[in-house]
Amino acid sequence: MKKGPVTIKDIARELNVSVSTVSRALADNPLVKLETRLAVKELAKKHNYRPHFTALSLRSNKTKTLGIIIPQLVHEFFSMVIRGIEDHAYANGYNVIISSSHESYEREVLDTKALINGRVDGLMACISKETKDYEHFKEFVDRSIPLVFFDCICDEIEAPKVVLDDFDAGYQATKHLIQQGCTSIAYVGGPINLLINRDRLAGYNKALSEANLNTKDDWIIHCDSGDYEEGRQKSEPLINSKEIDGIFAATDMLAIGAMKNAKKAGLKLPNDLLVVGFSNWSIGTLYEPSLSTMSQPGYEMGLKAAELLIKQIDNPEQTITETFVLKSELIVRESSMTD
Amino acid sequence: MKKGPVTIKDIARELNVSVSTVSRALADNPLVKLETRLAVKELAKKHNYRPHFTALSLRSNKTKTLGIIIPQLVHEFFSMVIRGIEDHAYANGYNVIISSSHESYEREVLDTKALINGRVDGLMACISKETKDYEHFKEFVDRSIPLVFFDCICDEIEAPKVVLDDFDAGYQATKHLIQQGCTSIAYVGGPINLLINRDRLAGYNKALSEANLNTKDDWIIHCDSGDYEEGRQKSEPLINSKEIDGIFAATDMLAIGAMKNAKKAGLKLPNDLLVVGFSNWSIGTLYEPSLSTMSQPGYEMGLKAAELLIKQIDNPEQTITETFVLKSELIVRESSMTD
DNA sequence: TGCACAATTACAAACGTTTGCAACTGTAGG
DNA sequence: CCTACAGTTGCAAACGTTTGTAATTGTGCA
Repeated sequence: MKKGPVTIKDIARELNVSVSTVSRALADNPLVKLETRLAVKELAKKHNYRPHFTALSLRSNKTKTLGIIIPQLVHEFFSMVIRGIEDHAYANGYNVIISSSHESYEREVLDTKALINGRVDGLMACISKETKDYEHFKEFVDRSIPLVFFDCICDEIEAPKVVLDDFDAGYQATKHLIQQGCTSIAYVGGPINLLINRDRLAGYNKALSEANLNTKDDWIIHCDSGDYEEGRQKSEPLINSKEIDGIFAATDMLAIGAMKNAKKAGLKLPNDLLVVGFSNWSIGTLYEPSLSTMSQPGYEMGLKAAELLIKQIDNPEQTITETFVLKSELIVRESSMTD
Repeated sequence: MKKGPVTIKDIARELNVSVSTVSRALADNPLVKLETRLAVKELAKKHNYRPHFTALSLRSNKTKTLGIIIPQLVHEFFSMVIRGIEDHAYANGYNVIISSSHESYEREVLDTKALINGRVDGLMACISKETKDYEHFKEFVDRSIPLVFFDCICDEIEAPKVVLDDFDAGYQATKHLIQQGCTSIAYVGGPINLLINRDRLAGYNKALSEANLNTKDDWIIHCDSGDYEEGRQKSEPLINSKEIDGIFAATDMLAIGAMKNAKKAGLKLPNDLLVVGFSNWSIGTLYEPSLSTMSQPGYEMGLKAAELLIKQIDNPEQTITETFVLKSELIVRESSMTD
């Protein structure tokens, strides 16, 4: 009549051996007699024994768990990142726990605090749009808990980073629009406190100046959330002005919001207005016209982040601070095709 | 020169008191002299002391953590469920860890095993489409680890459940199509081993028979994944047959797949074909025509699931097995509007 | 017969906490 | 001056493991 789950002690008592013998037997340690080993293992199987996770990690000071902090769950890019992380983690004997900050700074701080006290062996984080202060991450560095940033990184903290070449992506997207004949190209972007948005904008600017094209302040829009509704609202005056013939949007949702406006304004897509989005969401293939976009290799990013993190965990002495840059690729669909 | 993070012992040593005093002081126990208490707390703050999570949970045999197992991350419904769970959990001092099975039975088993050995105080699970065997969940019951199912439940296991009234939802959706004038209504559903799909189908059948309408075997399609591409492929012959004037789809993505086909076949939407989807994904508002759908109160479901789980954790003696049924509501948009 | 050594097992400490109990101080009352 | 008791504090056990070291066997050989 045990109360809780069966422990190593229960098995020891039942077999009239010591706990250490049981422990060693379960580890297949040749120090213990084969006969004993088999008996222990049989009884363990019979009782469906499973080592107590908490006890194990207290002893070893290892949780074999990686933490992930992302701003959003419902996001095809993050989903792929998570898959990449999980695949590498599982392959190396690690589990993964995911916290979503829901783009809230407060929640992000709460989540990091919840993970810092020995719950994970390391952390991978993508900061939220709201985050402007990084003290909660500094604490990881102070305690020398391995930390890797991906995508939305924080420059001020010394840690390995895995990012997309957002500058190049912005450049490619804009250049594509230029090649398709656009001369007045607007930029509809996300919150400017995020480095990725500054980079995308910089790429846009470079492509324009390279082609000797001008832009106007009114043609550069910064959105806070980057979702459809905001894109629709903020791009309305821009589109109604009929000054532009191309839009590079930093999000597929922003792009679709703009396209919705354009349709409402009576524009023919893609004839009157070419659009390129960002992230390659599946909705881009469903929308009409289907949306040209920049790919985000989320899976590779997750894989790399997990790899860097585990490498850091296994070699605590050497601190790596390399930044890994992945390339984005242009995906051309109807929204930027000229006949 | 400490090595790892600062522990209660470090503080005790530095202050020349015993660990128990430090422990009590931090807990604001009036047994320890106010002066000592303040000194301890000050030093703790100075060193940024945080109690070691693993040690704490080993001692108390509580992790203050709830596990969530869901089949998909990128799913607006699950996202809302998670928010509901998190809100109730945080409010009651619990953390949450999320595992996504990616609709894989194998991964689901792995995830449950990873959570069973004292890592969480309880589990909330939505089974994957692949899952037909429930042994891995039985183990929770055997070890009397609190368990709550939500949405895609498993009938064979005695545990509290939170579900949508899928039968009623299917009934409502179909009845709406009938009221809009449809007489030949097809059903495009998900995998039939999931109870939710059987229920939705049953609701569809009830509405039809109530209205003395017939259906045909060819009009009832079961999809394995329930995603857009599958919906597009499997509904193609159905739509090309031009026999039907209405579709009730068990997923918004299936509905959109069918609508894409219908457009390709030259049908005018919604004039020639009315469509109702399921789940109220945001893409339904973006698509043209916008998609009528059945709501899924994910947030409420999550809230309720967390509530039942925590109630169970706090009262381990009494086993609750109630099933909570939430209602779905019809959301009418362009795709089922007649002029 | 005694001794060394291999084989097998048990003991105990440790990981970082909490907590029941004992122990120590000092003060007041008898 | 002794006792009782409140006020503080420390000791030790416990949670479930692993692991270094000691202890207990039994065997073979001198």
